[in-house]
Amino acid sequence: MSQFTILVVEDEPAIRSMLVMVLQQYDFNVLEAGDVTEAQAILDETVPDLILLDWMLPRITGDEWTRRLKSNDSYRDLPIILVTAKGEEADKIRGLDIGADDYVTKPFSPKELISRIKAVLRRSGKIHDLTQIKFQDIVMDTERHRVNISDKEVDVSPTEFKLLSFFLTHPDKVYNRTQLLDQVWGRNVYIEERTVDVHIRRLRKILAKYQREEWLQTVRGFGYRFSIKNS
Amino acid sequence: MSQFTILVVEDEPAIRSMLVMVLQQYDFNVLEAGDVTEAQAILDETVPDLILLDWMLPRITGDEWTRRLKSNDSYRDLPIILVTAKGEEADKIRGLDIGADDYVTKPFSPKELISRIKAVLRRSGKIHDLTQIKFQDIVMDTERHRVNISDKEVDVSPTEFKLLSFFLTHPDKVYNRTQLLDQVWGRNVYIEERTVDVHIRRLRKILAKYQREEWLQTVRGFGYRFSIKNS
DNA sequence: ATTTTATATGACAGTTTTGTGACAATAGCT
DNA sequence: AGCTATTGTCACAAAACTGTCATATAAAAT
Repeated sequence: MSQFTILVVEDEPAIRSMLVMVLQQYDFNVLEAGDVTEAQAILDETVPDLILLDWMLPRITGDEWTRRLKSNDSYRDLPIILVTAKGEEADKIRGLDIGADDYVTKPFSPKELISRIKAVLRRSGKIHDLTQIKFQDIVMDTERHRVNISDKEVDVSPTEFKLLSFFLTHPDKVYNRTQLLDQVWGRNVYIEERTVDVHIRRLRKILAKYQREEWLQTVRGFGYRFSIKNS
Repeated sequence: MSQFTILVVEDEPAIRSMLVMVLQQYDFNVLEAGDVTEAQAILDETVPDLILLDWMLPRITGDEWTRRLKSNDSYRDLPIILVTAKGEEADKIRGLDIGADDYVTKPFSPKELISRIKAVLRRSGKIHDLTQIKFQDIVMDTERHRVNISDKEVDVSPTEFKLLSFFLTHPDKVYNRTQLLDQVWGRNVYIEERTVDVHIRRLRKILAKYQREEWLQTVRGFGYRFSIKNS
């Protein structure tokens, strides 16, 4: 699952770190925000694959922010799961047309949380098949841990595997080095930005064997993009 | 039987632990869930070989869930055995076209339960011959605890036997050390992860005598995989 | 055309992961 | 009890992978 990034917006530190721990346990990349302002700042940087949002936040309630996000074109397709306290809130929310994609009620088990996340990701089309990632004639099977390019088995290292699967699941968009480090390596690693170049290079070398080199493009000044079309 | 995993969905703790005990007695791997939500969460994680489902569950009845599962492509072939209270329910169920593969009526003897499970597994094609596991020209006889590779008798230790039978019944997929410990050694043992390496090594040594070494593959950073090699 | 800035690339050394032999503890058997 | 096969662990070896640097190229800016 390491190709997915989740933004956790939760003001209560204890709960937040619990959430983060669970998500990391399941190999998600996690971004954290304590309030909506922080969350917005992160969104300007990196777009996650899903937001896990506490319904009760200081200053602005989760559903207000949800509404705002959902009315913004660039975030319309960003799935949001609301985290609500049990009981009375749940009922209100159920009735509200706030545009969230799902909600979980505290307390919940890690497994429940994960399965809802997977369900939402699947529903939103980010996961077609949990174990298979396809892009043109490149097929990655996360369960069997195999990469095939036009039906030929390709040998890749762990990092190359993660990087490629990230690109395949996030095609056409440009990512800068920081974003790639965050999403592929994880948020709390300190690694030289230029290291990304080297891994791009390595991936290109592999792709080149199958004449797919030009799919991994350099966007000078901005980063890299995986895409069949060239600008 | 250690190659089969059964998911038990039952809300009554006493009955559930009884079921679990019986199944473990007969060397099944058991997953437990107290309700449908938990069960769903488990399904997202691991797909069992069979579901043992209480017909009466809180919130949603077993047969409703059965219907839902059976209408989902990825679970259509997952056999389900309903556990029902005696008498009146059984008749209703018999008439219902709920898609379950069989049902047992409480109270039942362990032997009855096991034989129904075996019957369903056999019928669903998961077992051809309960005592035999075949993979290419490797044949394991679980009853006599014997292994043959291209008709030659092979001497293996108990652990090697379990490990090999696990791989033969779960080919192609990559398992990490923890998963292998869970599945082959059991869930609540505390054993060093690296011990798995050593057993892999021992198994490879045996396989090497028959030029089958390359079927047991290392997937660096992720675990091991049993698969006929393709380049 | 020259300078400046950004990216590509090869080499390499440190680190991480896996392979392997040895050994002592244990379990099973007679 | 005595014997043997098995098993978990460890220490070290081997291999694979990764991050960084230095240098080469390429693209913009002046």
